[in-house]
Amino acid sequence: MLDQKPNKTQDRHTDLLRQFHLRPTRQRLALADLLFSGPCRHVSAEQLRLEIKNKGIIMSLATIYNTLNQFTKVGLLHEINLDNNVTYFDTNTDHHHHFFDPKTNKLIDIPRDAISLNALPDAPDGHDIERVDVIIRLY
Amino acid sequence: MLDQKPNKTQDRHTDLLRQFHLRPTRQRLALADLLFSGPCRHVSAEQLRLEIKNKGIIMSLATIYNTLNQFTKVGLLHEINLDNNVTYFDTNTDHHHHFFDPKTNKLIDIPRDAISLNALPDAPDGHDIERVDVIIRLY
DNA sequence: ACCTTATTTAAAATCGTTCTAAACTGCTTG
DNA sequence: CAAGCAGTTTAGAACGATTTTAAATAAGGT
Repeated sequence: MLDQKPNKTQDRHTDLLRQFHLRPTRQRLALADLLFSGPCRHVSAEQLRLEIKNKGIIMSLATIYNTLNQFTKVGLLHEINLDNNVTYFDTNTDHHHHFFDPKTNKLIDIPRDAISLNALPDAPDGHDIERVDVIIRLY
Repeated sequence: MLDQKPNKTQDRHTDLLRQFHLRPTRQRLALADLLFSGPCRHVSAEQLRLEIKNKGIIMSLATIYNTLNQFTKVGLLHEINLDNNVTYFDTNTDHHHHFFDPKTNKLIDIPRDAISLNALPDAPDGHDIERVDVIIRLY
């Protein structure tokens, strides 16, 4: 009598992965569960490795990296790099900004419209603006 | 009859290093020459290693890293991290912003007052704003 | 069930950077 | 201007994050 009824969240993630032409494997579903079930997150591969391990799931570190990179490529995640040369993955893929606390390496989302960026300089010749990232460093 | 007259630039760098309580060694002067003689730069340790090598100067890579970190600690340089997990050093230590071209990994300075950042959100409880970095990503 | 192909894996490799312990150099003092 | 000490440099090893490899495994269609 264990988990008789269909698991709604897991189904949702299965669909999500299929939408992006990624087979809903055990490993991808486990990561999707950690990443997309709750509120937005900013996590490193290492953090996820620990969470996976603590849940008793066996998964190679290479798979964690591969999967995060695949998720990023299809647009399910965004990469952020800070001053410790570790890649963080942001589950919030909307255009938005961040507070950054260098002491804890923690990021806090800032909604896009909480910062007014009206007068931007023109992009250099031959270029266009792809995106504007504002990082407010705290102390 | 080679370099008979005192080298003004080198003297300036010697003084600069002494001001920051760094002995003006051959290696530090060579790097100061590459970094502080011309216009502002954004360089990685690897780029400097090549420039040093091309000038025929013998210098250990460890020294390049050590020196860049020392220069950063005393405030002669600022570190910047982008999405390739390589540390860049910016000779412009004023508060300013950047264009970033991900194709070439090149940065272009934007003067601080070229971007208006009036309405910033309040820092989270227990924190203050140290600095605001704006990175305009190009394509 | 079978087959094909995508995916996962452990292990090795790579890359940027830091550490180590020994050699060396700049500076001060006698 | 020689001696000595602290600060600096060095080669090489070590490190941490990430990617690659080639072989094993698992998904999904037939």
